[in-house]
Amino acid sequence: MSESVLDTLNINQRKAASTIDTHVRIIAGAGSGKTRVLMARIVYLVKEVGIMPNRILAITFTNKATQEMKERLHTQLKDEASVVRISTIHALCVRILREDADQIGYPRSFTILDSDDQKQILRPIYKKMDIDLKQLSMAKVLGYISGYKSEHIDPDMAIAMAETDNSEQIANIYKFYEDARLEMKAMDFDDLLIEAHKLLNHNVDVRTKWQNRLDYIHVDEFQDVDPVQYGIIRLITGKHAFLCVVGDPDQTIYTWRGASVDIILRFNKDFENCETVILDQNYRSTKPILEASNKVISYNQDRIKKDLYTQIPGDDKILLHASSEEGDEPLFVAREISKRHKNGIDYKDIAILYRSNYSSRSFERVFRTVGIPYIIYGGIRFYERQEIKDALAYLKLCTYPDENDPEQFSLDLAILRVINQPRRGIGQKSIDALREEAASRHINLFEEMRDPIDISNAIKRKCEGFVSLILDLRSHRKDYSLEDFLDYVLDKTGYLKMLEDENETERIENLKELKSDIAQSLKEDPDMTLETYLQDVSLFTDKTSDLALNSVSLMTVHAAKGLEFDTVFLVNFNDGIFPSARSVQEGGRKSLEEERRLCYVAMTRAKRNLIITWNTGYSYMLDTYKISSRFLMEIPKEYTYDDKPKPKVEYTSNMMQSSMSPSKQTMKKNQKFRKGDLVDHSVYGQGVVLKIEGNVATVAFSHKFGVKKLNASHPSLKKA
DNA sequence: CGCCGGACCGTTTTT
DNA sequence: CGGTCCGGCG
Repeated sequence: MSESVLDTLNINQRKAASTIDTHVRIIAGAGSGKTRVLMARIVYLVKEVGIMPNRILAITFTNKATQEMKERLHTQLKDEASVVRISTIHALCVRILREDADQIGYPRSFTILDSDDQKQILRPIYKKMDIDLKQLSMAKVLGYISGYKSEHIDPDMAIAMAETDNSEQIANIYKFYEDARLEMKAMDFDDLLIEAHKLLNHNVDVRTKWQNRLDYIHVDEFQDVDPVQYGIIRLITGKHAFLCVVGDPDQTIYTWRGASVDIILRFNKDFENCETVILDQNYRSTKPILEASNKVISYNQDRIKKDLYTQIPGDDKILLHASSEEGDEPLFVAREISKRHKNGIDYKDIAILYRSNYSSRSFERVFRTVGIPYIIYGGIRFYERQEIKDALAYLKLCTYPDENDPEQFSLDLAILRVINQPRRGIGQKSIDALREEAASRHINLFEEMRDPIDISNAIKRKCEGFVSLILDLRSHRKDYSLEDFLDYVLDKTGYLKMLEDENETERIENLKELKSDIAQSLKEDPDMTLETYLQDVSLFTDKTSDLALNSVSLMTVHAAKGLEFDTVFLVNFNDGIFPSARSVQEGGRKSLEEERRLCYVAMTRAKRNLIITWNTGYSYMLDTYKISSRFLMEIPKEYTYDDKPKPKVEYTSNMMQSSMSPSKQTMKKNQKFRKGDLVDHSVYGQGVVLKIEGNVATVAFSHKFGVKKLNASHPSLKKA
């Protein structure tokens, strides 16, 4: 018998990879080699079973995972690898819809709305209903809308269900949003799933077509699948394909957006013909890291017990470090990185993980000044950058209309983006007026601008200028190759000049990057047109041109899912940040357990070295001094060490100033007040801080007492 | 209309 | 602290 890809697998892994006559559920603990198994399975199917690669589908969780799987598969399957269908569930839905969206009333070239577009749609209704943005942010409303959609609540139901004025208002905004969206024949991210599901569910031909295309379907990160996604997966699996799902209930970190662990737990009920394989040997981490992680996750009550084991040698304990100031934490991390780099660790094998995106800032700044190369994942991604979206909007205005979408209302979004970018003297006021008039005439904005009626002459002239600019661009499109046309557009519109005048070199660089991306895409798919290129870019927010082969990676724990690094710094490990204050307050045990799973994911990313840091500086948002995460106490001391002895930071439930040790309170007190603060004194009553000099606070009290100089750290003085 | 300065506000996580 | 938004002014 010749060599098999299965030879390198352990018994359970082999069973998981080679069971191909039933459905398979793989419960795969962190670092148990699930990606390897998935890969081996696909290679096995193609090479040793003779399945056509295009009849295999693998659904991944992120674009990054897609990319990585494609690359890894390519090393083993060469050209056949590119035929295997690998994509995120969203991208799969787009494929399904691009073929047959006309069956459910959309043009096949329908527009995908990103959050900027969604906010543009909301603007008029905010104006009309006179809603204060501060009172009700658009992000919040969009969150509600997304929630309604995933629960199959349509706007009328939402209105009928509303019990408070507030929820009625949101429901009305929802209705407006849906009307506007449908007029544009566009879909947001939620719609992609919902509409694809609808299409597959109601249209037998489409469903059968997809079922006939696929023999083996794989779903990675199955613990984070939500009911709509599951519905889609079931529909395309149909009667004859085999489904193989891989997941780890302990790594469920997306219940906040509808993921349900029950789906993986009940899988064998839905698919009776199912084999379950458990992978519990960890091949990633050393013992201290793995045992500590096991211990932390064991605090979750809502869980099926599962302990991973490892045979990897190495006994470096987890390094803990508390900084007293927020700014010291990145400095400590930078020093540690330099030290480790000198000892032979590549930058690319080091990751900085944090709970929320904003944490990246301070690290970024320090790394830049110290000269540590880094790359930030998430945050503002390539296609989400202003300049990129502006450029794409201009290009969108040059596309040929789809015959199924004669009104082209979706062009409005592009116009709104760039109409005054660079400045053309058409400000928000004029825009609102134009939008209103266009809406009442039921024409799109471009048509409106060609022939405005009840609009001042000055604005009419400016509109004319914009319209003729666009018409000029359109007429020259045929004179250039796609990538050169971008240059022409950036030049003609004055966009490039604007950036040059503002000295925005980085943005200009990004636009060059966009040009090379267009060229690259064209090389990969010579049939690509401007139309097809623009259609799906909003799906691929993170461009995966990782020139960053030798950089430290900075990312959220969510983004780190599925990845591993030799050395992991888990930073800003403060209570209120990780776990986030919100989940502690409002979520009860369930969301605290999700935070703990998140912590488990973070810890298990590390192969050999795990460093956990936090700081006890002042937090402007929590309005108090920070303390270490409550999860820190769940890590047994035998697996950790401090780099130098520190006063112990204790966790108490209310996290308030009073919970700190007295010595610490005194030490920090003088920093507690700032100029302008409102204070309360036990004798003088209320006052305002005029000045802080060291430990002396100059405070103005009411008439009776006047201005006093006080010991700022004296307990009689408190913040009001 | 657009610019600037000051007030104010706030931070989960992703496709 | 840093980013955003609003309101006054040119």
